Amino acid sequence: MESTEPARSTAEARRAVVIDRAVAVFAKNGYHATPVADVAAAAGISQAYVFRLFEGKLGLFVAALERCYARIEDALREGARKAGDGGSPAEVLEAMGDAYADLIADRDLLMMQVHAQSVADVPEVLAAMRRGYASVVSLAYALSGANRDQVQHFMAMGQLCHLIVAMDLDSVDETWARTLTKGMRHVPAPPRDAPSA
Amino acid sequence: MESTEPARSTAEARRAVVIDRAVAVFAKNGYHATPVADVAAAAGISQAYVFRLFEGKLGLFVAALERCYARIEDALREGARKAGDGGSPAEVLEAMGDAYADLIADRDLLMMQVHAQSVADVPEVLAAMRRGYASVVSLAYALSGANRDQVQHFMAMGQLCHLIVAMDLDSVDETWARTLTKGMRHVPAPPRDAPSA
DNA sequence: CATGTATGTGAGTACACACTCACAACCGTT
DNA sequence: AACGGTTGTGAGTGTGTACTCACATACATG
Repeated sequence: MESTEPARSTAEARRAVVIDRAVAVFAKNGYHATPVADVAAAAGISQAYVFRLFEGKLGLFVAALERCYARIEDALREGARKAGDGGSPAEVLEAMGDAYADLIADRDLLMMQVHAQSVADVPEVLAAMRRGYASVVSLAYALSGANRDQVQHFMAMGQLCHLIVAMDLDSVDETWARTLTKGMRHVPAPPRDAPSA
Repeated sequence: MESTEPARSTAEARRAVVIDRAVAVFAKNGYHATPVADVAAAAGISQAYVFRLFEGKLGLFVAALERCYARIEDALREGARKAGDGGSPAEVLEAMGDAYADLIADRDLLMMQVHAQSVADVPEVLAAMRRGYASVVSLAYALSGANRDQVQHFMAMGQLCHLIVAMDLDSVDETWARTLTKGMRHVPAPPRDAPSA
């Protein structure tokens, strides 16, 4: 029988799982507030090895951020695919928005972007963000055929979504909060009872 | 003649200048990446005294954040006042947006909000943010008479503006960047020649 | 002038964290 | 079996920083 846990792994495979865990851990506390030891623990390896696998804490964060954009791009493509070729640009964008909403249900991908914005003065982070948003905006154009105003509105709603989730406005039952959340399909959150894996 | 610098000040007055400097310093590097020593130095007092004036680094940050919202509220009121009572809701909102754009020309107030979003999991920060946004949204309603969709769109554009400034998209001459920045009056920057006070 | 109160600081403490390095365990090849 | 390359770690090191405290300096009042 094959062992439940392979004692050894390739560096590439290890990097992949570390990045996955890094997304979750960085999303929770942000860049400066999360020690790499936390990521290492979440990945089940030593801090020392994390530093061998990545170029410092910054390299790890950038890798995690890039993973986020890759996942977002996949979701947008999938959303557009579901909408089919017959839909109007607005309909395709709507479907892509829904796909995005589903993707960020766990908050991790969304919070990574919020945290990245806060560290955007670091050149490597800024570059990764620009690459990511460039891809997302290009996808929005290419898959939906929408015009500039529509794509801009699409992105603006995404940003509003970030604010809503960061401030957890769903749990605020006041007029101002309802104004911001109106019509937004972020964080479904209904039947969540088994938090651990 | 009165001395150029009063050797002594009241705690209240000192707090005011420290908060002012704290906005600038926190805006530059964010919460976790700025030592209180930097704020103390910017304010010209010792770290020890900062800790006597505020409830820890967190209290200082929250005070700075509240100052931001207060300044934003003032700007919105001023913008609405300039628009006059005769304007349509959309026109008043437009004027308020312009006033906001002027206010955040120096990036500090805007970046403080970006950084706050990244630390929104701290209860005190979250509470301050909710108070701030509650006031801003309420003001948008009350001063413009706009409806829910209009106010939501107003706020969404504000969030998009944050992204644009954080990523410095004005200096990116590509289609995707132009899509996001279209029609946004953030960071005017043209005829500004006397930056210092 | 003595005394009290508010303003202010120098010097320290405790600790967290990014990063390193010598070394160990494993595996494929000859 | 011996060798070399890759995967992996324990145990540090240096530094940065939040927070404290005993103490100093100014001002007001009897």
